[in-house]
Amino acid sequence: MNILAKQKAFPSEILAVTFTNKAALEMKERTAKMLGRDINGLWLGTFHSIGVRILRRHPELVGLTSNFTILNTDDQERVIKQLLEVEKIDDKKKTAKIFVSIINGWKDRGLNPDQVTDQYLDWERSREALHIYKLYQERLKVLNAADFGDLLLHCITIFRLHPDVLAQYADRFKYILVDEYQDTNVAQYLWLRLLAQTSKNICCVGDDDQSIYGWRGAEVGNILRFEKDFPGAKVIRLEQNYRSTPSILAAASNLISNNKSRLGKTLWTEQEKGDPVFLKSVWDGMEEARWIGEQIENFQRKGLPLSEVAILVRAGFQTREFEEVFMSMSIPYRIIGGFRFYERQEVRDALAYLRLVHLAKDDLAFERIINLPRRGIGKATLQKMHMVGRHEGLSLFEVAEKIIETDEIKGKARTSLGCFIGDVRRWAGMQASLAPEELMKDILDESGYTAMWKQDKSPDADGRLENLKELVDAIAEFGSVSEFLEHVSLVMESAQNTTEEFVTLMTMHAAKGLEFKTVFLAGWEEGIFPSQRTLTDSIDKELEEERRLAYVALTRAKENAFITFASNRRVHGQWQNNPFPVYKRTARITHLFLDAPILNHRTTSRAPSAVSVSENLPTARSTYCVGECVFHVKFGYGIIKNVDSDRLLIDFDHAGPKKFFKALFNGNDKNLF
DNA sequence: CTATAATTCGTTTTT
DNA sequence: CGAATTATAG
Repeated sequence: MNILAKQKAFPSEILAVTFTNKAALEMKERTAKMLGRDINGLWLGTFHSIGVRILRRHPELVGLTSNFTILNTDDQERVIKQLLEVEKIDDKKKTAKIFVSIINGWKDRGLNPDQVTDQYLDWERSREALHIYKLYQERLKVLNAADFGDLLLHCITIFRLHPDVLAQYADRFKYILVDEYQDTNVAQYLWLRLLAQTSKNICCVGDDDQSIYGWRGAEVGNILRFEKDFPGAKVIRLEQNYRSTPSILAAASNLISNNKSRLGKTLWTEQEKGDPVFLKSVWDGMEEARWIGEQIENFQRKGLPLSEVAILVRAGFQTREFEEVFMSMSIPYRIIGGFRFYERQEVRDALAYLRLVHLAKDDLAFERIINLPRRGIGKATLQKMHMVGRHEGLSLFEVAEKIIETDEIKGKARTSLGCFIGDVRRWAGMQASLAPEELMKDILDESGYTAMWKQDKSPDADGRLENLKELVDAIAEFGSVSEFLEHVSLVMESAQNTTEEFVTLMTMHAAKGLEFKTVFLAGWEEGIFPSQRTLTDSIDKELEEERRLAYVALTRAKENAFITFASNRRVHGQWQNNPFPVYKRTARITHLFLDAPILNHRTTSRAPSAVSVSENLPTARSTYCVGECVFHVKFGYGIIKNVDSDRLLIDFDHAGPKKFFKALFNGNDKNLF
């Protein structure tokens, strides 16, 4: 913004990228407001939206045409599933999902199929996956489609193979600005580096301690290496915090200081000290929810608006107990996350109809709705059509047009397929003369889709009909169907602003970037948070990410933070108990909390005092032998397979191999039992 | 092809 | 424990 204000560059010479649409929108609004003048020509958007913008200008360089469609995860999975079927790879359970995530992982690393070298192929079925990756990319070309990963990967490919095209952009963008740099993946990093190579003016904003998306490809390394990657770059540490009290900052700083991979910074604030972070031990999840509910009522009585209160959990399922309790206590709440609007089944179905009408060749859309509502066209018919389609290079819709002229398909399937084709053609004809929202409404009514949900007597049918209405309203904001579809493929959230007073319930991940006066951090016992997997089969890297998550969560609080943990919790329907004072164990072993004095702790009468029980915590043994048989409360009997300086590898009879921190391992000699 | 029974399996999420 | 997917019978 300063660049513009001082007129160092024209808006068109600046590229500003964010991760989310929300962030992009905010930035746009703030820039416009501060400058109060035209910012047309400024390239500001998400990585993906900028990627599309570039890609739509040179699609032929990667074998697409400019009207290529953008696939979502759903479509991706469907394509892969079909490939697996053709390749006769067993598609039981979740193979398709796994392959999708492998392929996306490679794309996140900026790897085209031919760039996946042996170092990425140490996994058992990785060669199979690579084979599918190749086929998948070919298939996408035929479908004239790109998935999210491609939006960046194709750009990189183009930049590398066509220096003239790269120069067009690299020369143009004199300044590049990146928000939340710690969340960039390798592909995004390469993309940025290519674009910044001429101007060498790149400004990245980020906090290495807030990198919590490593599991989906983000590389903390990018920000840690920034100075090396962009020699001569100036690093400015923003250490003054304007959000939280010193108490909260101290707890957070202390906690994060245990991480090894970080640049390191010293946060400070001018605020008053504030209340200490409050630690609360409870008997079980119900008590946790009730206690938090009571605290919220107290704060409410003191005049704190509910919109300033949030409950943050590690995983989505934890919100359940809160919902039950809050409902009975009449505390209004809202849950952030969960299903996004455009991810809902009914919305996706409706969109598939629209896509098919808009572009009859959209096989993925065709398949999704051909039997919705039921038309008597099932797997067998579809398979037949696929055969023909593949053989003659036709889209499913074209095959359908042909096949009803023959006797390939008989009876109900044939007549209803004929009707369906007629309907789609008719709707396509209406496109030109009807407003897009009218078209959508007519399609839904005439296809029988609306009727299908009206007949459905399940409790959520009403909600689904509501969502369809909302969708129709959303379309009304756009001038044409194609405009709307482009928007939908890049924006998953539908705009909704509630002004009413609600307590916010969400995951810690979803809370990043937000702030509340009072924050409750629930379920901080091992196995829940830090989550089981980061404690067993994982490495320091993941545990450090877990700690960063704790840091993010804690620093959402402006004035008060409460951490709770339960001795007993029902996980997967089974009662699990944490007989030892978990935070204490956590403190000692994973160093989540080292600075006990700034923490205040209380226990309830029902639960044994966390502190007193901690005295009985069996000291971890220091020597373990390979081949020794041990017993673990959760996993049962197992044999020690490997011992190193701080880790144990144990192969459990039933649970399979697991890694443990030696000091953390809560097992005993078999003899003791 | 569809309705029902049986089974499996449980983080985090944006575009 | 419960959703979500898969096998089986109608």
